[in-house]
Amino acid sequence: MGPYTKNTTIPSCSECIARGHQIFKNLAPEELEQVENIKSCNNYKRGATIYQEGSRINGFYCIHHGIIKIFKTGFDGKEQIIRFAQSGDIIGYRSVLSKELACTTAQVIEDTTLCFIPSAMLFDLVKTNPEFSIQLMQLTCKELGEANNYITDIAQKTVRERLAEILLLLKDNFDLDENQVLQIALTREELANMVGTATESVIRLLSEFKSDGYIELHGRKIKILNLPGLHKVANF
Amino acid sequence: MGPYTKNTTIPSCSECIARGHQIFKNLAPEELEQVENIKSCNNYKRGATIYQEGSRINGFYCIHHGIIKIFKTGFDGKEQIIRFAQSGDIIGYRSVLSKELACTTAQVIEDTTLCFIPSAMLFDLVKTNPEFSIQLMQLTCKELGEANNYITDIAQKTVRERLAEILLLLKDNFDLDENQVLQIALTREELANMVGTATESVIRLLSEFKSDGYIELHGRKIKILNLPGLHKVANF
DNA sequence: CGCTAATTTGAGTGACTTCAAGCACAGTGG
DNA sequence: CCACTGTGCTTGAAGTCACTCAAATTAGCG
Repeated sequence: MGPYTKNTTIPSCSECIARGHQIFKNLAPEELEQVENIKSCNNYKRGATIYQEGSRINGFYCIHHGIIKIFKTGFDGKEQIIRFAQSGDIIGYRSVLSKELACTTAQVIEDTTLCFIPSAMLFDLVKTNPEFSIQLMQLTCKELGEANNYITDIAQKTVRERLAEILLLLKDNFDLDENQVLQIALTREELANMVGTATESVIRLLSEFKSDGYIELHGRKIKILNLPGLHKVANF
Repeated sequence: MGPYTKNTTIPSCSECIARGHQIFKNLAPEELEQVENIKSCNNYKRGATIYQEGSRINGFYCIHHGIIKIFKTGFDGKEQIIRFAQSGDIIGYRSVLSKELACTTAQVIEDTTLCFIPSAMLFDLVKTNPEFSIQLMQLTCKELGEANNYITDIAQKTVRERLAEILLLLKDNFDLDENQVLQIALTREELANMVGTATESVIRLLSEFKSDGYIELHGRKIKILNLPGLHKVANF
């Protein structure tokens, strides 16, 4: 199967076990069926761009499987990663709701299957299902709270503290395998774009963490050895 | 009238000309009357705290008149100002919607009159008025978009650029008087807590901007002399 | 009361330190 | 072989500390 091919077997929402699926889990069966009927579904390979900053998008995406990074591009072309999204998360809904152009770019980190749901469906659901509205608001509010935390961290913490914190955050969102290895593989540059620093700084600090016995490095795989230690470094 | 006194003349929502009042402007007359009946109203002096990070709030506030700063407190006690709110803005609704503890503190910058509306009313409106829901979501999404911009700026721009940008941002939100003077007076420390830097750095940079002819300083009043110049410094 | 004296608060400066960015270059591995 | 990783070195931006000065508040006291 080539890249970007239309998915031949469209995953069914009702059987989609993507963890959480916070947003759709309280829909009535007939509402879910509506979503099923109107949605489309595609596969994307690492590096593929789902939507780009400044473009108009006429719907939002629900991640069936995979990992996506959401980032803004700074004035000098440097990426600032805002968040990662994975199985069960929705992306692009901010632009739909606010009817603005996308203010971020979404790009695939790990091969992904996405369902696309047109704007009209979202507004329909908001208008007819107050429970759905509230859940959507709570999602937005959660993101807003996280963004506020992030602002405070970047403004006040050192790069060292922030890197430790990001590692912990990644651990919480993507878990560790049985060997304590982070289940998301990022390049040093992606880590840097998340922390808001230079790639070299990340490299140096990672090997510092390694020699301090907090982590172990095997290429892009990061094994966490000393969780409390990292917590301390991060000032949590 | 002493400080913090209960307001004897509760301002009427229907006659409240607070600019925008984005959230309430599309309510039906009977809905507005419900809000009127259930709300309470208080006056606060500069320095008064409306609600504190970590506290539970059982309603949200609508600013009838005044200016409020919303900030988080970093691990070493340093404030990080997230945003300012003024006449017509609502604050505290994030915690209400997400049913979490307040993640920020709200403090009065300029003497303020606030209306307090209990949580239940907010949820009632969301459940019965889809138009209101959508507007509330759009407000949250707008804030989220601004937060994302802010993250990128703090992570990538220099203190100098950020200070210039903040001045422009304040100009857009609070306007200038007929003499081009910013209509919000902040201490150097508050500016620093907004930019995410040390007070001394703000002082130094402000006098740099002054000697470069961009601004004029008269205590806390800042007069803007060269708007395009500031835009250039801010990399806009 | 009313008028200094004392204290506090914010603005501003200078000297010093440090963190982290930038550049150049050398491995390395898919 | 090219993108990614890693290292050494240099430089600069910005934080910290220590202090002065002015204005504003509060206290003290005849």
